[in-house]
Amino acid sequence: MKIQELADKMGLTIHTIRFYEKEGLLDNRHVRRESNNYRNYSEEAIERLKLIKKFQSIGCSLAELKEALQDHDTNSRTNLQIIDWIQGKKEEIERKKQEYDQMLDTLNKMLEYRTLLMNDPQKAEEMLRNWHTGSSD
Amino acid sequence: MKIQELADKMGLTIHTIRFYEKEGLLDNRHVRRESNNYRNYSEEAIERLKLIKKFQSIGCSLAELKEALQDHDTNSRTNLQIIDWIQGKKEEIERKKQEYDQMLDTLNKMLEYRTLLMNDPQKAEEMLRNWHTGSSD
DNA sequence: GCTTGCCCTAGAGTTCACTTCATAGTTTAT
DNA sequence: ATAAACTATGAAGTGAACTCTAGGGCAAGC
Repeated sequence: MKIQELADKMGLTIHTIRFYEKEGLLDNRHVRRESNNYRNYSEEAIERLKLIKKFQSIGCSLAELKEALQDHDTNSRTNLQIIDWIQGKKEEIERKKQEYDQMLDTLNKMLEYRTLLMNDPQKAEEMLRNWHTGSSD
Repeated sequence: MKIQELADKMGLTIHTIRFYEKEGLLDNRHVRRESNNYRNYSEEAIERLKLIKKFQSIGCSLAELKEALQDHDTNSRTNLQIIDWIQGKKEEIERKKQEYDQMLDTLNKMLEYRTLLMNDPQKAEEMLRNWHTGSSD
């Protein structure tokens, strides 16, 4: 299979696929060269790219991905280590979610204030005063 | 107040402050030049940086920030427009949270599978088969 | 008057995950 | 035979928000 065909199948551009190869995410199980130097992809390449997409979908950077794929290839991690890794990832994402929650808190307070400002400017003033005591701005 | 003092007060680096100025986030209400060309910051600069931080804390890019600050300076938006904007921001953040939720879903499934693999490999096999039907990988 | 430690500028470097470009060889269709 | 469409390479560009460097000018203490 040539590069454009693979790209179409996977919903990627040929540039991205070559980029992944350069980054060491694909090896000779996935790509070989024809006599004219064109890349020829095996079926395994499809599985590989699916795996790459899966790792990306759980928030992995390409650097992490590379490591994970190497471990995957060499079977070099125990189930327990993998479980640990998953839990670490989960915590990482929980933290990011919490950051967003804080943003939402702030936005909700702003919204409350602005709404009050339309309906009852006096109470809005009060709210502003209470808000000032104990936080920034 | 000189730049290092302001940086210390605000928990920023002098580079960041100069960068903000270059980006048009600070103007002559906040910085003036001394005879030796050193920047001299007013108290308003502190408020300005606090405001910048607040906008950042609710997930604004510097580009958005710039716009928001201009509106803030010129008082050019009605309360209703601001409420709309806040709601838009909220939706944006909710969407990002949902992406993280999807990641967590996937991670939880992986975790479940890996845990089962330790305790009951046969059931884990089953799970894998069921998982395959209806999704990728 | 010398060192240390601020301050200035313009511009380059960083990270990430691509994307685009310039240039050139190969294959396919007409 | 020639044009269109594909392939290859290495290198540069993108965007966001800084961060750092080089090369220089002031300032304060001894």
